[in-house]
Amino acid sequence: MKKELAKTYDPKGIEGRLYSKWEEKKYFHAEVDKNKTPFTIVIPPPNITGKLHMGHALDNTMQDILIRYKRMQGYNALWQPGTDHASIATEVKIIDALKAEGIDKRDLGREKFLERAWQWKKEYGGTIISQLKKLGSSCDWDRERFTMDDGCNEAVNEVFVKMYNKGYIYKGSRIVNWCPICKTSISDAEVEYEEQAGHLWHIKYPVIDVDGTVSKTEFIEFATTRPETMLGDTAVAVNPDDDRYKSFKGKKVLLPIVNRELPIVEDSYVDMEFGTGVVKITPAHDPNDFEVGKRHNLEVINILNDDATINSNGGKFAGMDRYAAREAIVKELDEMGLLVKIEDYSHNVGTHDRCHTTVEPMVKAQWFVKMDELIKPAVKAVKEGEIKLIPPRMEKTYFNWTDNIRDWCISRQLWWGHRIPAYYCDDCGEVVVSKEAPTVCPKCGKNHFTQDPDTLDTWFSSALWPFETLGWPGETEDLKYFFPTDVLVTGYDIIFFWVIRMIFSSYENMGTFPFKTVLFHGLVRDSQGRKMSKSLGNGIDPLDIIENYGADALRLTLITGNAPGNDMRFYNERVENSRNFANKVWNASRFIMMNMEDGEKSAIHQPAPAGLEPVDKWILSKLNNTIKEVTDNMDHFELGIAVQKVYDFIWDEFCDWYIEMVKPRLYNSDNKESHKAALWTLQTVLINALKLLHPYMPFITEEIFCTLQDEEESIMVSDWPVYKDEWNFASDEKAIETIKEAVRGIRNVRTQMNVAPSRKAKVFVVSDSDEVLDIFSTGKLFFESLAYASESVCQKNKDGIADDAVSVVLAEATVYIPFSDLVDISAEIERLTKEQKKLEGELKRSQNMLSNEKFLSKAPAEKIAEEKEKQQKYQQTYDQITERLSQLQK
RNA sequence: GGGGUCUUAGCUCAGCUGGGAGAGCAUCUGCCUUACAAGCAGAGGGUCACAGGUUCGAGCCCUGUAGGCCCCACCA
Repeated sequence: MKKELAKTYDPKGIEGRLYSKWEEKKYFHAEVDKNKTPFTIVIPPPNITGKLHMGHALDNTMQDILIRYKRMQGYNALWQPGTDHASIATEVKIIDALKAEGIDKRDLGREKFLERAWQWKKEYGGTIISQLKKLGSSCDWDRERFTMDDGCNEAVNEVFVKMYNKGYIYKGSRIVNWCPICKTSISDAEVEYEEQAGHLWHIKYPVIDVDGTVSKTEFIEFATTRPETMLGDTAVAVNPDDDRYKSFKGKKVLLPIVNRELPIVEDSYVDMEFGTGVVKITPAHDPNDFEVGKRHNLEVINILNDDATINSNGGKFAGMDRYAAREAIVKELDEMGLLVKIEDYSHNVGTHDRCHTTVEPMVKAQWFVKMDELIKPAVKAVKEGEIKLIPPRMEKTYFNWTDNIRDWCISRQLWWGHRIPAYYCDDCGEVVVSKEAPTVCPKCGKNHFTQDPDTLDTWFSSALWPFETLGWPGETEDLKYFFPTDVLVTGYDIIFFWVIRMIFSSYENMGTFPFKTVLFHGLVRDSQGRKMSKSLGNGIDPLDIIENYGADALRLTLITGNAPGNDMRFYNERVENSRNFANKVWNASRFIMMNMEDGEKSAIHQPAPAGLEPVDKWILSKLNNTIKEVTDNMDHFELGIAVQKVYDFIWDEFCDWYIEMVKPRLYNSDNKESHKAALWTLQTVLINALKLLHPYMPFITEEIFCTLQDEEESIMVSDWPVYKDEWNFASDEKAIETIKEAVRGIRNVRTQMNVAPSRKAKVFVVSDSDEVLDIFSTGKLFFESLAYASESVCQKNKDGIADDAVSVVLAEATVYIPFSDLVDISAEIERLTKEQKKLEGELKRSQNMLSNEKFLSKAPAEKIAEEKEKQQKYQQTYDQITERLSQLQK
């Protein structure tokens, strides 16, 4: 039966079937094999709450390209998949679901809540995985992990206990960012600053004289953006160098409403230039004030509950929301005559990156990771190139963070997550940190303990991802073999959250780097360059694109023209172009198969037939160079450049030229040798091109590959093409390029002269070189099939050519097309003069260079040779045009 | 305040270690040529933001200027 493909490419009918086949055949699965070199990528684990978005699509397309490429190259390629528990994001989802049922989290209790959460994970956690499969991701699903599975849990406990014992993890009362909606502390990295229009309230506090009387005339004035925090004021501060306030030294002020006496302290933190040069100090609710408070031994008065309502320290304002209290306090100060003025003021406000609630700095007992020592090897690794960041400019962002690193707040007041392995003795309060719950208190000998209720920051477990997924803390064979991993592919937006933390965690726990290279990509934006977001409603769903255009088209769109670390815009016209390319590949393949005999298998496993013609050698040589360049680009992670070369090779060279050039040989089976050689070359080039394309467009290449070979064997486990010396046909390549140039010239002239394609014409090629004439006589056929020639004649002189024939002037030869009835000699002269002028410019540039002593003495020899060759070609063409012009002008 | 980055054809972007400016889309012209009209052939369109500098040679390296974007810090 003749192999057949449908007339247009229909991805829907193919993708699901092929993916199932790959999974059944276990092509994605990797096992330890000492005879092969491993190549490992760990997936950035998507949140179980997640739905595939364009960022995932790009991230995973890049990983899949690298993995498929290396797998074909014979590496033992492992793409380790899994998902992240995403503590806050998931907990919020569960809480919302409960709320819909009228259930409050706290009423349900921790245990029941966690049951619900696991149930939810079971039900919806797999969504993102099935979506990744639609994209074609060749992850080893047998190894799928979850950041809260038993193994990861063990890893987290191991690290926590170890780092606690080394003093790297500690518990302390410090000022942290508090989210009043999520009711948990968050790390600095999770705070997003937003510019908000607010006010600057100018307030004055009465001064208390040394004798203790409250002055009626003397006030100290300052400005604040958060007047309600006055309830927690424990001082006002001025700069020690500020002469304006010298007389206030040693005095106090009376905090209105609260009636607390506050010292006036001197601290260089105060900027004399800003406002009145006075700052109210609220150590419990401002990070800077907290530091000032420490320096001056000030009392820390927390005035807020966890939901940001005022607590009992706020006296009559207790129970009010922070903003309601703000209004009430301002009103009361105004009534007391202590409100000086209100100014509009726009400033940056810290918000929680998950819920965008304004965070409230609060002093809380939390767990921290001490960073100063831990970060050192992570800095060194990048500085010394042990870990390479692509693009290299990301190093600056990296160091910007490491150089200003602060301790990492890792405890969260959430239930969904890794519970902190710290236990408090109910009797004496002793803290015991251990993997297992302790039975006897080492201090008092009693045996009742309560575990710390808090859980760990999600990123604490994902920081261990590259090694915990391979079996750590077990000393597994997988770990020894696949770790350290090779490449991490991720967006630059999580360099602080994740990349840095993985690096220092790996040095600390594994004693080595987690990956050799980090390949960063940018954000996928909408057609107007805006970030895709739910609130804007401008998100494009990758699954819709797959549905309408196919996964291959989506992948190609995401990777073409995309440079590492750069953002990109996504719009349908680009996808359409990708889809069109898929169709092009499809139809070229269909054409080749139509020309194969019934039941004939692809001949590529057979040696090259004897009858290879110059054009066959030309395309093989082109293919050979493409293989070399594409491989080199991919080795340097230049995926966008690599795929562009494959695209150009397939569309421009193979389809538009080679296929057109061999058609006559295919249609004419008289010359069996020639026919055979053409078909062999078509198949060979196609198969190799498909292989080059496979990492980018896995589905279509697989379908064609299998149909063409009439085999089940997959392209994804075939060998990556390598450069072959026997396909290096430099002279044939050059010859065909000359013919192409002539064909293009003829087409060009004909279009310019408005000659209908139906009107064929005789073509004369004139050259005084036998060699050149030889080239053109072997290419005679091409003038007929590609350049509308009725016949072509190669000769040394101009015998039989009308004087007014149209001419196409090349360096090696001149092509004449006699259209005596059409030719307007003056127009012809004009056309040639224009060309001549263009050449003059080139010639001049070339001659200037070659007559420049400094160029000749300093430029590399090959550049000089190259330039000389160019100059010679220009000169030849120029001379021929000059000659032709003089004939015409006679 | 510190750092990064961008400014290349009408639009969106490539341009890898400095050596004759590219792609896709859009525009114009001609073609339903038996793989593909989701196609074929041809054309037009760029002082590579601006000003200096290094170099035999700069879109690419250095300095400055203008404008855009991003990250970090967070002066109440």
